[in-house]
Formats: sequence, structure tokens, C-alpha cells
Amino acid sequence: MTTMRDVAERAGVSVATVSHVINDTQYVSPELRERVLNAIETLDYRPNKLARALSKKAIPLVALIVPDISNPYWSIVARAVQDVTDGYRFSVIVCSTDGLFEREVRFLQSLAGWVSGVIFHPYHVTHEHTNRHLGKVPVVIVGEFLSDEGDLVNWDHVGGDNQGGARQAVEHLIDLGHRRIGFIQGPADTPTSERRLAGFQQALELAGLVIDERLLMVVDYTREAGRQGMAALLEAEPPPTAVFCANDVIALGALEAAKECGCDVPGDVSIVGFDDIDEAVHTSPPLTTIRQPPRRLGKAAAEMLMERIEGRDEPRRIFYDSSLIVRESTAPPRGE
Amino acid sequence: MTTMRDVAERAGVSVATVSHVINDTQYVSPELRERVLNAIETLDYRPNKLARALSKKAIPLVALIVPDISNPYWSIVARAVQDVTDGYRFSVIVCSTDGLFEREVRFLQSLAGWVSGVIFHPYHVTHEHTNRHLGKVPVVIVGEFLSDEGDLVNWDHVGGDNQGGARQAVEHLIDLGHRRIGFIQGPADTPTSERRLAGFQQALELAGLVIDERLLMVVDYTREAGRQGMAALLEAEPPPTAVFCANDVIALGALEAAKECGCDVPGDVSIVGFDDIDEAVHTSPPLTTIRQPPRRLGKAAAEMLMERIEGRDEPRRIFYDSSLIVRESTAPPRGE
DNA sequence: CTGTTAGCGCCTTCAG
DNA sequence: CTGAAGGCGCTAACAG
Repeated sequence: MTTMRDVAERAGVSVATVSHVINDTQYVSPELRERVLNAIETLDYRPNKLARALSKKAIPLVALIVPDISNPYWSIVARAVQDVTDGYRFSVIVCSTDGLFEREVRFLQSLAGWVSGVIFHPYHVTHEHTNRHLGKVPVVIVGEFLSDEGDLVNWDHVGGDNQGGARQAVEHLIDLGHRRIGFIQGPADTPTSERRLAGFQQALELAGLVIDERLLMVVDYTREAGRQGMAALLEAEPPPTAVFCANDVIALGALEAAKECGCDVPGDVSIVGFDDIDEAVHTSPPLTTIRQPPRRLGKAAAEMLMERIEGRDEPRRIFYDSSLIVRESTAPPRGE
Repeated sequence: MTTMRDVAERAGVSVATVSHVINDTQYVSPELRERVLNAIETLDYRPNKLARALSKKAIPLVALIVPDISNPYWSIVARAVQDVTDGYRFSVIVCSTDGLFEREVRFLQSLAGWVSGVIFHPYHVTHEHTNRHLGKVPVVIVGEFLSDEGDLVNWDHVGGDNQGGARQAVEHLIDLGHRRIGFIQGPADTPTSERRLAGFQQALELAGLVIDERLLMVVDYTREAGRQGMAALLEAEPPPTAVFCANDVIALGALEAAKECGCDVPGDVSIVGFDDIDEAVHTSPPLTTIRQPPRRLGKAAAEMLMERIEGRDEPRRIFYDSSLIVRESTAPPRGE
């Protein structure tokens, strides 16, 4: 490996001069510059980014920690993040936790000490945890983040209105005349899941409906889990006339289960999802859902992070309202 | 920021000792170890990974350069890659090129000099290009890679049989009795695209059919592009009775276009895709496609890369056969 | 077993 | 405008 020294010797100048022509950080006479450039060329010199990073105490690198990068929602967030960091010439490390506490912690640990910033959708890890590992590196949380205590001065936050969104979804169902409404919930004890459950309950209570525990399913945020959850719900006696799914991926599975059971959607059962992923438009029937656009969230998160890295001091929070998108998977219950 | 020196002083030992207890790289008496651990704790010391990396001349980091991480195919590849690198405690940087030459080059440049390895699906960049930027860091190409000259000694390769797969797809259509077969091709002049086109042509020639240029569409690998491509094909006079799509994402769009035109699939027109992404099972009708499983490719690529990084010297190549998965989007043409 | 010391490759004052 | 020298934080011989 050829170093700056080699280049300097070859060009008959000092390393400082080489550094200056490379980084354009000070005027260098055309002649020397030329010699340096030549030396670089002939020696096939490539600067060592690590050494530079150590020296400047900063590396153009951020991390994105999400449950699963192969989930369409998060893959779009990831793309949006990359698109903005790319403008700053920052790279992004992507980590999939599968919502496992152990992995959340492990990633934080392994990222600490070199990454310049982190965008994180935590399931279990708290603010305190995170700071313990990450120290003072900027963090922007995307999504809910329950623990609100402690020193959040190096934290930013971008999120949607999970509870409100869930409430809207269920109110939509109630407005259509549904009374027996199921809920396929995501992994319990996670911030997002809790808010959506709260919204579900709130809507029912406001309408004076009682919650039938048998109509609550707790599953993972996967299509297959959604399929199974829905299949189980459909066997209830009597089955729900409408089902709210904690996210669109679950809803996709639910749609599938309904089809398998010979259940017409929305004739026999209405289904509403959450997130509005791209697929939601393309299902049959197209999915009624709550919009919480991943592209916008990802972009906002990345922008906040870059601002932070560039020096902003005050914490910022952005919340997007969630809006109901009515498509064709919901209708009044039969006989209404 | 507290450094190893601080810890050493606080604990009344040398930095070497601190390093040893941290990395468990040599026996340290329980007493000293205890003191060091305490100092670390009370000073809230966090090792600087960059410095370590510089010193060890290696950083546990690889890059994955693909066209688009939000594309389901690549997001699954990415997940598979992460799952294996994770076992080695390596992080992975993800870059989306959108198939743009400029970006391919830029990512290679910005990654050079610090990343330990690269997994790359190139559209335009050649072997020579890549090496010029990357020097001797291990590279594994996933997918086709046309330029076969030069010193490939630091290269590995994992791919599927694009040409053979395409041929199978079209032969399947021909076997069903189709004679007028359209092709919605991916971006021209890219390795993968060329192979699939070659397979398409080959199948037609073997069957003694002539290629109708009007039935060839060149589009991007996106759903929307597929939709438009299909819409255009459907306006041909006479329209094709079957369409081969260069990948499943295009096929999803094609399915949509057919639906919009009131065209029954497979009644009026058969559609076959390529890749077998997860969605392919869930479309209506489920998509006949060529399997080139992203999970397996990603896993293999990552494993080859890690082996390389750990010292393997001989180049390796793995090719997976492509297999036809017949589902319900293909049938004999009407009146057959 | 512990401490000293010399790098890793680059950046950056600071004299000349 | 150029070059010498110190330092970024850590690792790895090599003495003791």
C-alpha cells in the first residue's frame, strides 16, 4: 500500500504539501501541484480514509437501525435516508434487529465509537440504554419513543400519529356500521404497537363498544403472521365483520387468509391496514389504510440527522399527521 | 472524550494493560483487571473504533452496491447479506445506484480506502474500472458480469443463469402454443438485460419464430415502467398473446396494465416474470416466473466475501441454475 | 505478567 | 508558499 509519504518522496515535496493538494486546503504552486499529481498517478496512490477519519475525528458514516430491511416499509425508509445522506457524501450502514432486544443492543454497541450519527426505530431499547452505548452521538428516533425522561438534548425525533391513526381507522369502520371489530396487533410491548392498540381501544370506547378479547391477535409484522392471525379471527364465533391490522404487511396476509377461507373482502369482512406501503394500492381489493409515508419519514429523519452532524444544537421533533386512505377493502357490514 | 490513556492513568496501569483487558488479548491479573474495569466504568470510557481500525489496518465493514435497495429483490438480498456478515460482526453499507454509471463510480470511489470488501451488482462499470478505484479489496459480483478480461484474481462471482432462465420462460410460452410473444426488457446495455434478451431471442429462434421488433419494449425495472410497457404492447396490432417480463417487478406492473385494459390474465394474455420475488406468489393470478432466489444469492455472495476477507486466495464462482415456476399467469392462447 | 515505545496514515499548526 | 514535527487513539512488539 502506497502512502502519502511515498507520494511526497516521489514528488520531492513534504507530506504536508501532498495533503494540501489532495484536500485543496491551501495554495500550492502549480509546479509542485503538478509533480504531486503525477506522483499520485504513477504510484496509484489512494488515500486511506480511516487515517483521515481518525485525524479529523469524524467519519462520513451514519447507521440506520430498523426491524427488517427486507420489509417494504423499511426498505423505502432506507432508500429515502440514503438519498439525502448521499447529498452530503455520507454512507449509511443498515442493521436489521428483527425487533430483538439483544440485537438492538448489540448494534448500538458495535456502532458506537465510529459512526457519526444514528437513525433508529427501537422496539425495546430505552433512551437511557441508547445513550449509554452511543454517548453523545446524534440520534434521531423514527417512530414512537415512549421513555421521555432523561437528557434528550442530543436526540431528535420524527414520527407519525400512531394512536390517532389507529383511532381513525377504527372510527372509519364504526362509521360504516361495524360493531364487531377485530385487531391484529403487532409485537406487544413495543412503542408503536402500544400506541396503535391504544387508538383501537379509544375508538371503541368512544363509540361505547366493548372490546372482545378474543378478537385481539398479537403477531409479528409479517405477512405470514398476518395470514395466521386472520385465519384465527375468522374462526371466532361469531367472526368479526371488520379487522384492523397493525400494519399493511399484516393486512396483506389477512387479505390472503380471507381469500383462502372463501371470505369476500369487503363483502364478508372489511380490512384496514396501516402505513400505506406501495403494495397497498395493488392488492385486490386495494387496501384501505392509514398513511404514514415512509419516504417522507425517512427523508425527514435523515435531514434532521445531517443538520445535527453539521452542528445544530437544539433538539427537534417532527410529527406527521396520519390520514385515512379509503380504498376498496372496507364497506358496510352485510345486511346494513 | 475519554481515551485509553485516561483510563490507564485512573487505574494506575499502562495503556497496554488497558488494551489487553479490553481485547482480552493477554492474561491480566484479576486485581489490575478489576481496577481497569472500574476506571472504564467511572470514566464512561468508550473505545474509539476508528483508531483501532487504523491500527489493525482493517475495519469490520463491507459495502453492498445495488441498483435500488427499495426494490424488493435487492432488499431481500441486502437482508441475506446482513444476516451472514452479522455472524462475523461486520457491518454493511448499502448503496443504491439506480443503475447510473456516475453513481456506480462515485460509490466505488467513496468506499475505496476503508471498506474491507464489496458486493456489487454493476450495470455499467467494468472490472477494470472497479479495480482502478478499489485496488485490491475483495469484490464479489452478484449477477452477470460481462467483461471477462484482466486480472480477476481478487474477484468472486455469484450469479444465476439469466440467459437460460429467459429461454426457459419463453420456451414455456411456446410450449403452451404462443407464437406472438412480447418482451418487456430492462434497461438496455446492462449485463443482466442483455443475457435475458439473448435468452428470449434464442428461444424464438430455436422454435423457428421471427422476432417482431414492435413487441420489444425497453423500460426500467420498476412497476410503473412495466405498467406502461405492457399498456403499449397491448395496443399493438395484433397484440401479443403472451409477454415475458425481464423481472417480476415489471411483471407486477404488466399485470396491472392488463387488468386496467380489461384483459384477462392468462385468458387474453399470458405473463411470465423473472426472479420469483415474494410478491409473485401473492399476485392475482399468481405469477409464473423464473426462480433466481435473492436470499440464496445474497447469502452466497456474503459468505464468499467473508471467506475472502479471512484469507482465501483463489477466486471462486458459483452459478445457480434458474428454474421455471409455473403458477397461474400463463395458459395456452385463446382458441388453442 | 506489565510497561515502554514505536508505529498505523493522515492532518495541521507553526516556524522558515 | 513549503516543510518539519506533533498528534489523533489504539495496537503490538519488545524489554523488564
